Amino acid sequence: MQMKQVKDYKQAFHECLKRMGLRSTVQRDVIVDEFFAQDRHLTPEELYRILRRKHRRIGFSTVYRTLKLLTGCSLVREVGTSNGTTLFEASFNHPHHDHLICDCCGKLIEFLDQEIESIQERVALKHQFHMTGHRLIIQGICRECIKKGKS
Amino acid sequence: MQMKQVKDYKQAFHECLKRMGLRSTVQRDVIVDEFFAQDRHLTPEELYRILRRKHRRIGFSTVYRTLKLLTGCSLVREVGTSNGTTLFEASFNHPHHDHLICDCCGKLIEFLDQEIESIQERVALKHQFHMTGHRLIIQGICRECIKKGKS
DNA sequence: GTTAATGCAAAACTTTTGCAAATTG
DNA sequence: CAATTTGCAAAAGTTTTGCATTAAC
Repeated sequence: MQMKQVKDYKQAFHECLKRMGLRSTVQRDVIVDEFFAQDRHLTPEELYRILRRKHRRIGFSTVYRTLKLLTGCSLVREVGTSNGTTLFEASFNHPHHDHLICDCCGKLIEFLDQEIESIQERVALKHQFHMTGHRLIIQGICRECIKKGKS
Repeated sequence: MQMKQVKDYKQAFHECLKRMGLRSTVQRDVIVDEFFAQDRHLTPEELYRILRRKHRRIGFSTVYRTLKLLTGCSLVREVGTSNGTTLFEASFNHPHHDHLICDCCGKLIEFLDQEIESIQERVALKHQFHMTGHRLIIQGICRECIKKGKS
C-alpha cells in the first residue's frame, strides 16, 4: 500500500514535468519524497532543514523553486501564512479541506463540512463568479490550551 | 451623517488609547483619518504613499505601529495577504463579512452568509474549539473577467 | 553538445527594532 | 519634566534572482 502511494505522487510529478517540458532531477525527487514522507504542514524553511540533515548539497532556492513547481503541478498547495512564512501541505491524494488553527499553540486541525462547501458554490453563483477554489480558516483556542488555562 | 461617522471612529480610537494608557498624537490621528477616508482595502505601503503625499513628515514605522494599534482596538482588521503583503480593512462600523477575490483582476467582493457563519460555530464546537474569528476567501473569476474572456 | 537546473551569494521584499530627538500629558 | 512616540536607519525576516558550474536529455 505504502509503495503504491509513493509511486503515485512521483509518477504524477514526473508526468507533470514532462508535460511542461521540464527535467526530472535528483534534487526535485529528493524534495518531493521528503515532503510526502513528512505528511504534514511545512514551511519552506522546515523542509530545507530536514533536507539538509539527509542530503548535504541542496540549496534553499531549489527548495523554493521546487515548491512552486509542485504547487503548479497540484501536488502541493499553500495553506496560508503563519508568522510571515508560507505553509504548504501535500494535496495529491489529499482532498480539499479547511482548517481550525489554534491562536495559542499554533496547532492545525483539518475538517470538511459538506454544507459549507455547497453554500459557497451558491454564493459564487449569486455573484456570477466562476469559483476556482477557496480557503476557510477558523481561528480560536484549542481544547488543550483552554484546559491549560493559557487563555 | 458624514460628520457623525467621522466623529465615531475617532472617538472610539481615542477612548481605546486612553484605556490602554497610550497617548493621542498628531500622527495617529492623521493615519486613522486617512485610512477611514479611503474606505477600502489597503496595504501598509499604499497607506504610507497616500499619507506622504499630504503630510510629508510621517515614517513608515509609525504607519506599521499605528496599524497594529488600530487592529488591537478593533478599528481595523487584517483581511489576508496579497503578493506577500498584508491587506487591512476598516472594521469599525463595518461588520464581519467574507470575501470573493478575482484571480484575474484582483477585485474584492464582500459577502455575508448567515448559514456559513452558524455552521462554523458548529464545527468549532464539535472540535471543542473556542472560536475567536475566522476568515473565508472564495477565489475565482469575476463576471467582468469572464466576459472579457481573460479566463 | 545544447539547454535547463543547481547552489551560492547577493538582491529585493516586507516588517520590526534601537535610539536620539521631539512631543505628549 | 517624566515618559511615550516619532522618524530614521539599520536589522531581521522571507522569498527571488543573477550567474558560473553542473547535470539532464
